[in-house]
Amino acid sequence: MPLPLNQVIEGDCVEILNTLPETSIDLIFADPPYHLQLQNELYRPNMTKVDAVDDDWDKFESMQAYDEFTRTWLTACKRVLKPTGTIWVIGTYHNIFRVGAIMQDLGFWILNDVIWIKLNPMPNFRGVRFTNAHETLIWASTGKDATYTFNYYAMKGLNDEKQMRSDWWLLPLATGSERVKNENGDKAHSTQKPEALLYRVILSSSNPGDVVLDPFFGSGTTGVVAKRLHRNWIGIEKEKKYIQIAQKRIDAVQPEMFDAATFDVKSKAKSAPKVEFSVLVEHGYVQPGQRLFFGKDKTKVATIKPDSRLRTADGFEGSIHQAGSHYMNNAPCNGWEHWFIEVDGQMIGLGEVREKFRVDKGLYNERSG
Amino acid sequence: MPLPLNQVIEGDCVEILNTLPETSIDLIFADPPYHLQLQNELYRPNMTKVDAVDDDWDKFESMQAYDEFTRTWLTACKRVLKPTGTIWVIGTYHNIFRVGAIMQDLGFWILNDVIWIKLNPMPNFRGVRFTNAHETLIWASTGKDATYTFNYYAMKGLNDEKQMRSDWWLLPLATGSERVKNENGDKAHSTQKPEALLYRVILSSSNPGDVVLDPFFGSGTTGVVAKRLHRNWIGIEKEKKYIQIAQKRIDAVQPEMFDAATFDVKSKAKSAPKVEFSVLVEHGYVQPGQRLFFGKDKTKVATIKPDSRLRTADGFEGSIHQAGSHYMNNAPCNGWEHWFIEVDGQMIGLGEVREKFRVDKGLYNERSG
DNA sequence: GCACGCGATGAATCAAATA
DNA sequence: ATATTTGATTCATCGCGTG
Repeated sequence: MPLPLNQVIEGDCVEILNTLPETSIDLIFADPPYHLQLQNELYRPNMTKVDAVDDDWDKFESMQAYDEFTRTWLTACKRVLKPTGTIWVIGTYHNIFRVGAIMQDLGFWILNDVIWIKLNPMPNFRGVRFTNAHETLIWASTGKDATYTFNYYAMKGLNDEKQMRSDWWLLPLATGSERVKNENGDKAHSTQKPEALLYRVILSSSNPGDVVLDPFFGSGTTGVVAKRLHRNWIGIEKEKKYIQIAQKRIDAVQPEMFDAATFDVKSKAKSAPKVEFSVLVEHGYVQPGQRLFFGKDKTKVATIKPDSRLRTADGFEGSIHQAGSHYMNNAPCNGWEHWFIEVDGQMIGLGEVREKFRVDKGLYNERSG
Repeated sequence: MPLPLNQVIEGDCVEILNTLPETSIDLIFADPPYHLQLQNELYRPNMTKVDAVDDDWDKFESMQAYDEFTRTWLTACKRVLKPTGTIWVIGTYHNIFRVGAIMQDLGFWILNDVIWIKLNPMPNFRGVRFTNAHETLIWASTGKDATYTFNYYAMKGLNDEKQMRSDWWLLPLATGSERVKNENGDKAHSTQKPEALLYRVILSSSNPGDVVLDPFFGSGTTGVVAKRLHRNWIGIEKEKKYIQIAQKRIDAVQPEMFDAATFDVKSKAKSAPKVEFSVLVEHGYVQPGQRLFFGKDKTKVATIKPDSRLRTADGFEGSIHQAGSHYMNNAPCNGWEHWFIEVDGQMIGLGEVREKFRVDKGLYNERSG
């Protein structure tokens, strides 16, 4: 059977994959169900309801069933991959550890795990965990000594002529005009991926004319970007409604038209790190419980809390600037200039401590600017 | 056996862990080996040691052995953890997927995966992959519905009054003066973790006086930071040379004096005196029969009953929280923030009314602390 | 036309203390 | 262990309506 290029195939991904010739695909991008296991409804503090992922395709009877599902589709993927091919799989902590372990068990050789860091993630409304602000991608070759495609210079070019790193800061989530909507304005697919993400994936690990396959095609972002980058693509999708959406998006692509915004990727490491007071606390340059003096006369004091806030003698708590302002009848105050620590009888300003930190850590040397 | 607090115990972590009393530890930080050459450190599930192995293991066998090792020490950790305890494990793509999957298999409930992003990672010299610029930490509770410690407010303080996210930019690696060196200038331990990393781990998920255990103590960063933050600590380490290094580092720590108010990071600065809704009714700040609006849109209303319960338009009766919850499909609801009274055309929240009551009655003046 | 304010929303395993 | 009570909690961005 010849490869059914540049089309969406309707059906179960394992069944379809097994009809394709083996060792025929150059690159696979897979965005499988994450098996989120959400318990209850969640409301924002402003009482609006969170539109969570509750689709049937994300429900599994057990973790074991999810493992079995994962092993099956990864095995089918491995069969169709060329020996020189690679595979990307994206997930979150709900599923990515199982996916990664099974990939290793199947003989895939992990080349990188890449962190997609989100600029505007949904906050943790209840304040009970850290804001879940990233997703993880695993990039793997077909085996330990397999050769593979990695467009090093292209990636370097995307990153201001420095090596592309494993932490990817992408422009905002797939929202706004990029997000495909239904006629009633709802999102058409609950987990649409941003084109900028697929852009890096496809550009880094395939060449023009290669065949890119996506076994969980969904709203078709993989096809959109593949077409734009002059790759062939194959999408597999179970649900008709998604296929229609994807086909419409892909048909609208004019490959010669490039959208500059898509290429605009930020590297966080570019800008020199700003040293906050909390950094000095975390690194032990000042200590929780230590006394600070406001001015050198020692009449006004505060202690450093573990969270880097100051606690004044009269019980006020806040940042070094707020606490200083508190002692100045709420006049604006630069805490770096007005708070002092005492070392061997000497009064040393916080600004001086920060300066020592910068020198010690070589923050001046490494930065070209 | 009483807990051997604030000391390094020499020996194999599984053997030592199994001598400690069960459910006695509040927090575990584990930095396990992630190289797979573990021939001399491997254990079977029955805790027997694996004999020395041939040096030509195939991949499957060594991965299997690593899994067994991982399952064994994680099981020993779970036994000693209090039900309210949590565990952090750090790793890279070589091992973290196996670690995470096994943690889930053992019943740990993952709360977050946290990405430690390095500002000065080692480049990929050959240009064949993305620069590996991060490590992954998994934070998990003992089970799905376990309660646990998370010092939300403290983390918010460390992050410029915004929620702490799952991507941690720590400045910079353990280099310079922090890095422990041998007399010949070599680094004393190959995987020394920065104190700033442990600072966030320990501060976020434990309280002063808690017991923090590190089964792979190494150069003792966990002990250094735990001591600084007035936590008790237990280190387990196999190699004498590391124990000496660690002990020396920890002995050099002079923690500031413990002051309960300073080290209390759980509650917000000003603990406002508690005023129940019934008090407002009794004092006439709101009146029986008065209409309340749920949100500002005036579509959902209730009236105040003489017993300070609310009666909604559809006949439900209960506290301000229950009545709010009733209008939100039984989702949790803080009535103080969501119910409003109308005064001269202005919508005023109940929380604001309560605040006025507190000020009027001078409830803040009486507080000393 | 442009500035500004307001509302909506994103793969989310989202409460804790007391009786 | 289970039921009840109390009350803690949001960030960045986009689109749209208004002045």
